[in-house]
Amino acid sequence: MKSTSKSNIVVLGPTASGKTAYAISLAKQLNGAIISADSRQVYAGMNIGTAKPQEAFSDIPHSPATPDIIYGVPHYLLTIASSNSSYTLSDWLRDAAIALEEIKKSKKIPIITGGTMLYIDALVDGYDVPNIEPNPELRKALEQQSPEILYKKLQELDPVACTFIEPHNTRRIIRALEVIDATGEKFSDLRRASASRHNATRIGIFPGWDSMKINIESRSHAMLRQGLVHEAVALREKYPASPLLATINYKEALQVADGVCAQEEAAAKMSQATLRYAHRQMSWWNRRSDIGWICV
RNA sequence: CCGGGGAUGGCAGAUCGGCUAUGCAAGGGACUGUAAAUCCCUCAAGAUAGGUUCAACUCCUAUUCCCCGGA
Repeated sequence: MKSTSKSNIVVLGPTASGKTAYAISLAKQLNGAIISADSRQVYAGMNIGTAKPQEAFSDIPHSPATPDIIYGVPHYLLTIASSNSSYTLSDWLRDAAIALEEIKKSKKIPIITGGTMLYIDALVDGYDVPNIEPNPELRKALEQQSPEILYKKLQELDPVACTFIEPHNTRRIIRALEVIDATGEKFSDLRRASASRHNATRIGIFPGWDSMKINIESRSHAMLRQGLVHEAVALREKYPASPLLATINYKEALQVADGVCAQEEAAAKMSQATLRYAHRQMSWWNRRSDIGWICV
């Protein structure tokens, strides 16, 4: 081993902060390869609305072992899932491991870049996430019940889980019940950390709220100009029931398609929703003291 | 001009003579399993001027503005 540092590099930051451009320039300097940690850019057919780099636009998913080459830098985990599948954290962790392996083989330095907070932490801090497939029938049945009843049920089956799941957060309660149902084990027992913790240098990109707002607004308009409405409609035609249709930008674009609101109004709504999302992202990272923030 | 209806937080929109919902937005927060998801907390109103009343956003009068119908 001639490499002394095993530290991974993470470039994180809110959407539209300019982190991708930063990561690319960093990769060029260091002979790096990028692993995208983005829960929406993984999907084929979701291109314009996810602000995916154009080079990775496609309606057909490819292997997680195959990078897209963007400005000469390999990017892994873009456009690797079909938009009718439910691609979750555990899928992403599996694919990230594949990508890391490929990068190691190519003797490049991995740079993990993205805005999906949970994905980054799960990978870097080594969360152990068993792959338990969603059970649509069980979910449907549980969704009929009131939050109170669901919470009570969880309290009976796994009281410890109730300490970290809020009483009205039915989505998380249902997921916990689903995992208990599938494994016969307590949800709270399954969330132990795995041994595969990575060291990482975390670089945070944040240009300040004023430029964030400007970036986001011009990006919203640009997306509509590039044909976001068309893309959203195509996605809906293919998968009318997909939860992905509720994704920021797609939701608003579909309203334009349905004549519920005009383009201009949709652009404003998109910007608003995106800005809110950026706030949530920052709120997640605010509690960490190990991020070196830089303003670009 | 006449008749009728209305004016509630940044927006939408209920209710009520004594405590004014709720949704969205805004601000803050949680988050190890759908995460661009989901959840929690906070802020914030009654066109204007009088009057009735122990008490008025709610009742009465006038003014201003808006909507509908008729000339």
